[in-house]
Amino acid sequence: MSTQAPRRPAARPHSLKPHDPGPSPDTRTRILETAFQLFHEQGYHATGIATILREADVNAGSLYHFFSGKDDLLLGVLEYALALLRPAVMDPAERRTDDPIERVFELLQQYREGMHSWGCKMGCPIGNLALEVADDNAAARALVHRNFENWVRAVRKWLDDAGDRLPEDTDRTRLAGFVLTVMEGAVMQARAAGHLGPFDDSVAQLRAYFDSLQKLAKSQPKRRKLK
Amino acid sequence: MSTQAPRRPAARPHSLKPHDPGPSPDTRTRILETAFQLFHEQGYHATGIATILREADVNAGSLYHFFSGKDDLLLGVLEYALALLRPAVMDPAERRTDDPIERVFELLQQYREGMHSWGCKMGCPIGNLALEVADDNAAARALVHRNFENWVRAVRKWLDDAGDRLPEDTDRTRLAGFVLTVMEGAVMQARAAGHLGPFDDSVAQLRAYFDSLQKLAKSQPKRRKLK
DNA sequence: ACAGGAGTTGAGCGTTCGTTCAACACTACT
DNA sequence: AGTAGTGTTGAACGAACGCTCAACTCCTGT
Repeated sequence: MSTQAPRRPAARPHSLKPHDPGPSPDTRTRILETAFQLFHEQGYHATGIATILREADVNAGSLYHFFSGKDDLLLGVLEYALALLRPAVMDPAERRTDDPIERVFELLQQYREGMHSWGCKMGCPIGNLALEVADDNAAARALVHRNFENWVRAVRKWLDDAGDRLPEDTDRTRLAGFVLTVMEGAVMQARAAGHLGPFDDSVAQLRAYFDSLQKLAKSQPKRRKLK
Repeated sequence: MSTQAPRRPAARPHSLKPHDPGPSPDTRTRILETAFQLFHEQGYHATGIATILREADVNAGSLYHFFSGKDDLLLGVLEYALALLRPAVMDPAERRTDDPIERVFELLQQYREGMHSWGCKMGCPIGNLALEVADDNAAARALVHRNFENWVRAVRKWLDDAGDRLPEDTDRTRLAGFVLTVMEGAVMQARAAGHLGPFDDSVAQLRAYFDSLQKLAKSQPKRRKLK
């Protein structure tokens, strides 16, 4: 997954200051980018602070100037991921097609390409942290949850756009959650297998499920809105 | 809890004993049980050797007598889990019902109960390790894969038993893999959410998919049994 | 009786971990 | 020039890490 460096004014959720420090090669952002990537590649516990410092070309004191500790850095990374979700994940999928249902599968295709280009190591960065960190860090768990919520919300929006192509009584939020379920489970299996076969298989099953739903929607007597 | 002696390749002839040693499991098994549990609770990297030694009431030298290092212990744990899969996971699900398709959902129900009793922390022990360790440890990745394979094989057997209740052209291995996908993804989301809602939702979606398959099977012209 | 192997003991090794801190650099505003 | 605030430097710390090993107990075969 290409991490396009956002040289933007860097919205800072941590210490909200009255006036911004200005747009520059931001140390804090560089730390977040590096930590995000390393957590994704190696996991949270397996990544040492020293590695982050070396890769980001930053001294220890600078890191601890912005973050109170490794736990706090993790929270920063999860907030960073939250901000990145729309521009780096959802927008590209939307650019690929206008068909709302196809957007779901283009999104999955995007994850597939990400896995492929990394040789089937590294899955979803959030999913990895979800399983590693959710246990003992309540704040991190909550942020992982918010990442998932935003993901699901974006997919549900697409499902809403599909209108009557899905059965009227479809719970689109739950269906969107199911898409996330399938994506995460598929990525996990592909990593374990070392190839994309299980991923493709799972996506094909999800496609079959969507087909059955669309078929069902067609066969249903179309009810007019009676507002 | 019934404890079965795990068999490693290169089994020593000494292991064939006429009378069993004592009241508690042997040291090696005690280490494996403890490590398995701790890896499940805290993750691999977050679990220190010292903790395993304390919990298992074992000295460092004993651990390194049986395992060449932490990595090797992980392999032992994954083999231990492999041996435990049938008696501790699949057999109980089979005991719950004779209906082959319901067995799939009883299996999921079993995982649900496991999560519930642990307060939604801790998901699938194998899935956790899959995401944490798959990157850099090829042998561990292969063993995780074998665990998944066995899981899928058992579920596929049930799907085979379902006979013509599923469409004739159903790829039952891939469908069984999809069940694993959904289970792992559902567990992950439940952990992130902190409650079982997402798990139940995903299982309900999977149920709907199975219903659509069974409906499709019924509508298909019945095929004459060969052989 | 005795040799030898399997298994155990636990102090302690070197390394790496996350973290600290006093000193310093660079503005921006007085 | 002085001062305060923000950010940077990097050596050093104690704790925890994975791991070693010489000495030991216990059991078994001869």
